[in-house]
Amino acid sequence: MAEPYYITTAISYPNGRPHIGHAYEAIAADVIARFQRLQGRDVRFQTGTDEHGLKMARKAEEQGRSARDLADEMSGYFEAMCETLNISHDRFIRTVEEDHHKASQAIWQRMEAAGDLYLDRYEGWYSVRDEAYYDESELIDGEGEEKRSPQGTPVEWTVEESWFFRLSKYQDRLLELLRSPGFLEPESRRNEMIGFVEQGLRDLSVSRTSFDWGVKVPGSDNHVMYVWVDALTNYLTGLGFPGDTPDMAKFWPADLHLIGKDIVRFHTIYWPAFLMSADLPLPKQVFGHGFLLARGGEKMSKSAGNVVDPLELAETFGVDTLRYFLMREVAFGKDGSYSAKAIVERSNGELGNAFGNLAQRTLGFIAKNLQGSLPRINGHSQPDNALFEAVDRAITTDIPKAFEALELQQGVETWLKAVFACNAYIDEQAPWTLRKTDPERMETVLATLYICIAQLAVSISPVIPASSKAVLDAMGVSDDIRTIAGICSHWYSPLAESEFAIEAPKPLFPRLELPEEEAA
RNA sequence: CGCGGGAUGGAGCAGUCCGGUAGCUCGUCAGGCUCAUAACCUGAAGGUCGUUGGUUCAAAUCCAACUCCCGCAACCA
Repeated sequence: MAEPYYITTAISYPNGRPHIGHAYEAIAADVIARFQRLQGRDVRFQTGTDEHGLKMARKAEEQGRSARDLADEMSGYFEAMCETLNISHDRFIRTVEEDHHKASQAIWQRMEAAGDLYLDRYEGWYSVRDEAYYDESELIDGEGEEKRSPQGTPVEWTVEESWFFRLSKYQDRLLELLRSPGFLEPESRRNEMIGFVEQGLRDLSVSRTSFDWGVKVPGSDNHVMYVWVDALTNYLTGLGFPGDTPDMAKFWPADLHLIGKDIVRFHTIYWPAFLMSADLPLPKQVFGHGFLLARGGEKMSKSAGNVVDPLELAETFGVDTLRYFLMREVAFGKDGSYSAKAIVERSNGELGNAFGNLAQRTLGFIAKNLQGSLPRINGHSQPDNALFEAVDRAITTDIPKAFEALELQQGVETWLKAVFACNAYIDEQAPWTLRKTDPERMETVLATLYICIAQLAVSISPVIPASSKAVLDAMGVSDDIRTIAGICSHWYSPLAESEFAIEAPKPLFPRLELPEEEAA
């Protein structure tokens, strides 16, 4: 039985169009999901949109239409982004969906049954933008007499009846959880959260009466749930909760919630506490990735004019190029930066010159000099075996180890080293010389490269799925051996003896030019 | 004492948790090759790892203090 693996992204709040950060998270999660499938795991991958809350309600009101109508439109952009970026999710969940409301109400009822919910009045400074209440002591001075939230957003004195969750009750268990290695990565986030809990936890207001765009609280029809109660529950909804479904049994608890560093608190304190209360198993790991900054470390912002639409980037440079760049350039877990120049350089240098050109020169040589029939192996010599060993170590040991540890950048770097090794090998063996002096040896060299290229293509397929598929299709490598185990099996000789003939290939990653407005 | 991130050869970054010849990509220089996407390969130059002090046989890595830069104006992951 294949080992199950459940990975989720955070669900996006669609009060704006998707930006590069959403694309980054979706791509990273997709790379991990595809990697796990390659390892032979049975993967479940969920992403989606979180559509409730006051901000969405207000925005819809401003535009003179229903919240649902706005949500439908905005969520569509996110779903389209996933489509464009070749994200392989099993479900795109929307919190407006019927089954999600049921799941949220079910977890609510379980928390209530545990005695962790109580009705009280809430008075305090509320920030609509942050969707959070702040203590008087947390406020900072704004202009004039005005008070502002620690984030600098406007706050209003608000009094409302609210349900509360006994977060304080779980303080000790949460501390224990946060201190257990591996639950929250990277470590820098862990210390922040431990510090937060150590300061003492207050009970959490978990319902609102001031608007109705949300999930109704069971038995209190004038209340809707605090968006985070509803949003976090999406991870269960997608598995059929509260039903006793095969997916729940198989995939819960989740192996990994991949989220941005700004929402670590919700995922490593609130969410585990809700689950403890509802007596459900806790996710195995939460990973808070970093943010993408415009070149120079500036945060992207409309006012600075450096906001980038991920779909535009994908269109300009290609989906696989964008995916590769993001995984290769940024240390996963840290902030990173991007620029058109950096994307072009990575693509041309590593995808084009190193890997694409390796495939091109090898496959083109076979097409031209062997009329496309695959070269025969006439006994391997030491350099062949050395290359096989190097590539094998990379794809079966080093790369999986890095990806498993979510060291995506190192994984890709290791792959690139193996590509370099192939280019060094072809230069040393010089099949263009062997063509005249030792045709048999030439065939062996080409066959060695053929096998290595296929292995490298499979290995990097989580990052550049479409391009990998294109090479493997061109090489006649059948779908069923496009896993690590499969591509390490003895598939070459049968293929070489079959009718298959390779055609002169087209460049995989055509050379990119820097867009003119970026050239300066 | 608001919070957080950062400072490593020309550029961009790993490495810092678990001290022990400082690594990668690009760029530069010199060779080689000519199958290939003006691509590929080899070699070289280039860093007292922000500063000062401490711990240690040994510090980019641990400790203390300091300096400078950047984000916390929601399009927010």
